Amino acid sequence: MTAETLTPTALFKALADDTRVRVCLLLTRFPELCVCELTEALQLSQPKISRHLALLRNQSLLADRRQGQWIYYRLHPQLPDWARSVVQQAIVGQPDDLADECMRLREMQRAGAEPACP
Amino acid sequence: MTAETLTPTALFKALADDTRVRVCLLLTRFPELCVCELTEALQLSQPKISRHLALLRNQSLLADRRQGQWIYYRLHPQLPDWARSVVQQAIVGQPDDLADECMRLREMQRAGAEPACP
DNA sequence: TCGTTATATTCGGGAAATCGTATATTCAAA
DNA sequence: TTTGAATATACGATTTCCCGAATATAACGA
Repeated sequence: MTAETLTPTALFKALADDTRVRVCLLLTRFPELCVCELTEALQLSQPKISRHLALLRNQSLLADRRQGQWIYYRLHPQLPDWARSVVQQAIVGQPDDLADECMRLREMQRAGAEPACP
Repeated sequence: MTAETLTPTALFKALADDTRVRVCLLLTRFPELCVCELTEALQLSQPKISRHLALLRNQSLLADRRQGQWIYYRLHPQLPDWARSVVQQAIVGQPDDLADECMRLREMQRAGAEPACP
């Protein structure tokens, strides 16, 4: 599915899961994140994260790029404005504000001058 | 569930169905609609509409009021601003713009000087 | 009170989503 | 070329979702 054919219902189905919502919200705060960062930030198993990422990628909510052994995910550059706005509004309603997840990401970046993911 | 505890994931789950999306979008165009109007506008069975309305009401997306034998639904007055904004954005992404549904509603209103639902 | 209209709910089946576990793939470094 | 790290996928089980059909409830009018 291309981003042009994204319907509201399809977007809402893609976001009808707490893991996928948190992934998308984190990607509004951080321009891109690799799978191991998301796994650590959300404290979830790697297959579970990968499966949800695959769904978001297939629905054209996310785009990915490979750099070496790491695969970085970002909000899809061609995501329609109305869809991007929906994700933005969700930040307002997120009660915990992803505080724990953001803290873990900052700690990963501090851990060693050499970042784990380039 | 009260509107205050509505999380983004809960909202997206409530909207992860085409019937429910169309109901909510129609209720941004028309301040309130009764069940028979929604049944006719969306061309769906009455139990199907009622079930989806019950879900939206339980999630505090909609409020209802009884007037005689009719029950009118509207977007919940205490719906948080961010959630109302999500619904508004969905209008932009709706490809058919609910043209057929709106036409059927207008035709219902024309059918007889006495409106079926007061 | 009785029938009719509007709406809600129950029940059971089938489809779809989610998960944990195990395994496959891809790349880089030795 | 082998090994290990990062990521993806396949499989089977469980749960959740959605539906049609039938039935229940509530209000109105005769």
